[in-house]
Amino acid sequence: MRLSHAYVPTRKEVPADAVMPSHQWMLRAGMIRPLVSGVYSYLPIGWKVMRKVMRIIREEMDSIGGQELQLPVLNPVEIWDESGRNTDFGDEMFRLQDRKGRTLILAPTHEEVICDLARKYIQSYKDLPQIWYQIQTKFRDEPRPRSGVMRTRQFIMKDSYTLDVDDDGLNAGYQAHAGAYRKIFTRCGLTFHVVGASSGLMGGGRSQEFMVESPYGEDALVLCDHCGKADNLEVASSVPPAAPESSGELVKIKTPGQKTIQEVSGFLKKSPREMMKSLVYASDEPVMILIRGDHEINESKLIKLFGPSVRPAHPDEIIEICGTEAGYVGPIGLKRSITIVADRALENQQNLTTGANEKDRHLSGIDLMRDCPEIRYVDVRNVISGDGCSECGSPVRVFNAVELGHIFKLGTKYSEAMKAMYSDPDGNEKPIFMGSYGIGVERIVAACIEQNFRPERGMLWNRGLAPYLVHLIPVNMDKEEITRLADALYTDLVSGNIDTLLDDRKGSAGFKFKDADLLGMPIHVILGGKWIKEKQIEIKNRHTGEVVLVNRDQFMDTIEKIIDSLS
RNA sequence: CGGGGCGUAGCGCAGCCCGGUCAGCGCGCCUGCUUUGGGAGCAGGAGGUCGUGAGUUCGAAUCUCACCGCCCCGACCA
Repeated sequence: MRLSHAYVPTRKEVPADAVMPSHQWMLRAGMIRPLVSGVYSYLPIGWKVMRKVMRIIREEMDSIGGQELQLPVLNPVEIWDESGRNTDFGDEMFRLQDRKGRTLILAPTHEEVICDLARKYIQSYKDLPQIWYQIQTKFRDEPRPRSGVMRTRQFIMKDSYTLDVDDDGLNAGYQAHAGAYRKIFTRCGLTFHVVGASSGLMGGGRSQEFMVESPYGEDALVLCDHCGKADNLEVASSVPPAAPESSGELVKIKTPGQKTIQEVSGFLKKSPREMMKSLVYASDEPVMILIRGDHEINESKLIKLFGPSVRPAHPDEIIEICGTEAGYVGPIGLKRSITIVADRALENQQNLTTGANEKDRHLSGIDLMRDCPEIRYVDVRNVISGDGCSECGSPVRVFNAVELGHIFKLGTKYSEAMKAMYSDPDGNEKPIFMGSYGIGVERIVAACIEQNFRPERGMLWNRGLAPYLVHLIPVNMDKEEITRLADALYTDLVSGNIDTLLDDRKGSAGFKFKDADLLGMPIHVILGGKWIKEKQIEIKNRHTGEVVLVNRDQFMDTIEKIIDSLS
């Protein structure tokens, strides 16, 4: 591509609305432009990178026997009613009416369409297994789009679906995808983690996420650097830390106006870990949850224990049960007896302080085993950094991460709901076993930038994703010997099938260098004084920083060698 | 949906508190000349319903109200 005729609107200034580095760089490099909140146009450079990502995905999906197809974005709402997900997705689904008043939806994902195809065209075990995939635009009316291209309302996703006769088949398809995903993310040059996850809205059994570490990530991961065990914080558990040895007498103390853990611990000059949070929740029955003062409750675990309708109790419910307002409640001296569960980290804990169920009073010296012998110990809290790994006991690390891919064993959830059945060799009708496997394409692009940008300068693409491998920079466009050389090298590179960008614009050297750094191609070729004086071409490998000077006749060989050396 | 911030030229911003030469700056853009190894110099020039609508006022970018949009935190979520 010749830059003089290209639409690559680079900017010197940092865009005001962009916070995340990848978002800033993508805007500055002219890869994307926003249209409305959570919707972007992909400009030529940005789209080129997207296509490179999609190419890698296609190659790896094809290599495990995936067949690409293209599915409708516009779906009749009826199939979503069949699966129950019209309700589950709720406001997150874009809905519209056609001219006859029929409700259609913009597909947020495609399990329903796949299931519909399967039930119509898969009849026998002989038709299975199948791996179908698609790379398409999907729509979700996110309550809050954010972080540039990381969370949008319109996005491109690779989704694949496995259809199998049984659980063994499903496992095989799942493992094949796990392998393909590792290859995909590796080829994209990413450092990533594979973690156990919660399947959420997708339903079904176990799932795994492919995550990249990022302070802007919306998920938290728990990783054990020693044994490698990695889980999403939603499902992670840990070995409770050892309880300190200090018993005490049960004493009621005055704590006027002190309600939060922070306030009470400050007031009593105790550390939050000597405190106990007493929280009242309600599902069918009210329940009190006890956790250590410095711990946080994990809603996913709560839901697992008490069902999806579990919620924090309302203030009047708390008063009815405890006799006082939140902030002074505790397990001892309740007005009405309710189920109490305590987090495992509190097992054998002594000398704890929590509310006394009396306004402006707390109770200290609590020994749960002594004072509340009937309570059950469960895992309801978030793991925190330093907890013991549930596998090997080494301290774990908790950090933020972005989800790039998620693989699910759906089982028969959709096939049973939508009657996608096949006949087995004995003529029995059985539900198809499904798996679903997604990858966010623009998230890969953003994650690569996050992991590889050079502060103050710009991006640096690896071989797999670089929109162009070589960036030709003729420094002086006034000198005919330079322009002639630039044209010749450009022709050589392009006819050698090497993606090349030629900066044939009039402009100062500094201007071109800054733009080239911003755009981040792995190889820069500089044509300037060294050619005029010594007939030398300057080639820079931006990954190693190495600069070589070559003659015209060594040029292509050198370029090809450098390309081969790129990862 | 709760909390916060912002909306003035293509981009980044000042002006707003204290209404009245406040329609301004830098970058970019156009023309010409000079430049060309790290976002060049000089000279000239184009470009804005000050988010929208009502209101207060002799007079509103500036004060009031409503609405819209964008961003951030939270809730929620692949």
